[in-house]
Amino acid sequence: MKKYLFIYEDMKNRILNGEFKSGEQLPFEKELCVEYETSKMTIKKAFDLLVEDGLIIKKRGVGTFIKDIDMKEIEKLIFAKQFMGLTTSNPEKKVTSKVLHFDIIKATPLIEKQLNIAPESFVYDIHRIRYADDQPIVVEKTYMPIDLVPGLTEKHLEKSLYQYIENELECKIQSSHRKITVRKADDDETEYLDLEKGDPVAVAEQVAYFDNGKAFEFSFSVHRYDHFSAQLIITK
Amino acid sequence: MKKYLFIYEDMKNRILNGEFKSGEQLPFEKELCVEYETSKMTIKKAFDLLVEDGLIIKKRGVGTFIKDIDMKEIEKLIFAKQFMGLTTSNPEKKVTSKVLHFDIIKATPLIEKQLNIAPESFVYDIHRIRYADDQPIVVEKTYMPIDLVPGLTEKHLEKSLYQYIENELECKIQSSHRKITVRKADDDETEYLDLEKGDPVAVAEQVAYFDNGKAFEFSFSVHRYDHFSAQLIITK
DNA sequence: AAGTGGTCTAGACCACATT
DNA sequence: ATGTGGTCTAGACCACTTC
Repeated sequence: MKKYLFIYEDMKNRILNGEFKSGEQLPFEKELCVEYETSKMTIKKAFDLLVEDGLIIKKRGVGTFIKDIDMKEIEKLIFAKQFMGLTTSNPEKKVTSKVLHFDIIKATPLIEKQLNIAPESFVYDIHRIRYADDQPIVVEKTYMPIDLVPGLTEKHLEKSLYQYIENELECKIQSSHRKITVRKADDDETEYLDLEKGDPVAVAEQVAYFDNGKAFEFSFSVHRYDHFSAQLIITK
Repeated sequence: MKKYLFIYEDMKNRILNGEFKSGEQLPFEKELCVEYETSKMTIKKAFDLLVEDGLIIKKRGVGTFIKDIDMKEIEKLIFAKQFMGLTTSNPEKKVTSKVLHFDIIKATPLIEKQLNIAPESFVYDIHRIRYADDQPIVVEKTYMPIDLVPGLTEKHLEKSLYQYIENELECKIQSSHRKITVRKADDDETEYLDLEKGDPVAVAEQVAYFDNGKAFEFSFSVHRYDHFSAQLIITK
């Protein structure tokens, strides 16, 4: 285990368990160097992660303090941060999929641009409805270059696409770029998501990247408005 | 100027100016140590910022590469990242506000909880419509403890709240926690935002913090659905 | 003046990928 | 075996706040 991650996890637990309370001052970095038998840089690295989580505040020339916030809220945020796929946003529910179609097509100009591939390359064209506890939550359109995700079958789509990619293909997903917008559901979406005409939907447009920098997925996820929320912490 | 920030800005410009192209390999960290006359840690720190921006990809044991993406898209994202207030999401438009009401009330239990203040503390209760080029874009309800933001008047609200806080009060905003949801507009919102009955809105619920860790603002921003988008880069 | 966190160094060793 | 980026150190100096 990396030292700075150990210190990060340890301090996080100490804070969440109430050893340090809201608004309280933490021991100085120098003291913690002794306690954890490490150097200043390593403590700093661990603490910077806690700042990103929104747990603590650092003030140069003064010290480090627990953020003045309800710890239960923070726990939720930290939990939510760990996941990338939309599958996982309802962790305790049973997630299933229904494949509407699964074809190979030539990339349209938009798909070409988003995936940065040659004109008219072949891509998977996937259209799925995803259910949580048998209730429709999201309709997804996904496009992926066939050569980056070989061997894909309808069976994989009924479970988790990301699981196939990470476990069976052993590809590493490094990042994704997401844009969230809002509009009215079209007729198909209204039917698939069991909505009323004119009901709102949240649309997440996403391009996801492997750790070699290649874009492997371009997707639109159309969410039922009553089952969508996105949380983010913005740090200056 | 801090060295790692200089290197970060310099490399960013070199990339955006096309000195290095999509998918291309960057010089090794070791080489750049010589070029910038610095140590490995400093180069690493600068490069980590570029990774966060979604500009480059690092592969241990291999090297560092420009992300396979359209640079114009990236430029937009980097630009968008710099702002916190919702005022600034339409940078080139004329932003104005109409104050619907501006009172001081006792905090409700929800406000107490979000701002982490004593029961029945006094808070500003602000309700504004914000316009971009005279078109209504967002209705905002804002609650702020009166003692954290003293001297606020209706004039400040017609311009930018954040500007008053940062420039006149000289308080530093460190972070904000945001949650985005979607629903149908209620009757008031329909009127204020010039919508049709049942039209969707995007709601951003936000708690913002000063650099001393205190929550100074709890707000709901209700956006017209056709003028809302949120962009984010998620990194593993 | 004293003490905090922030930056930076020069170099050691580790984990990982390629040859 | 070689070379990459990742972690870690021990200590220097800087920027900032408080006394």
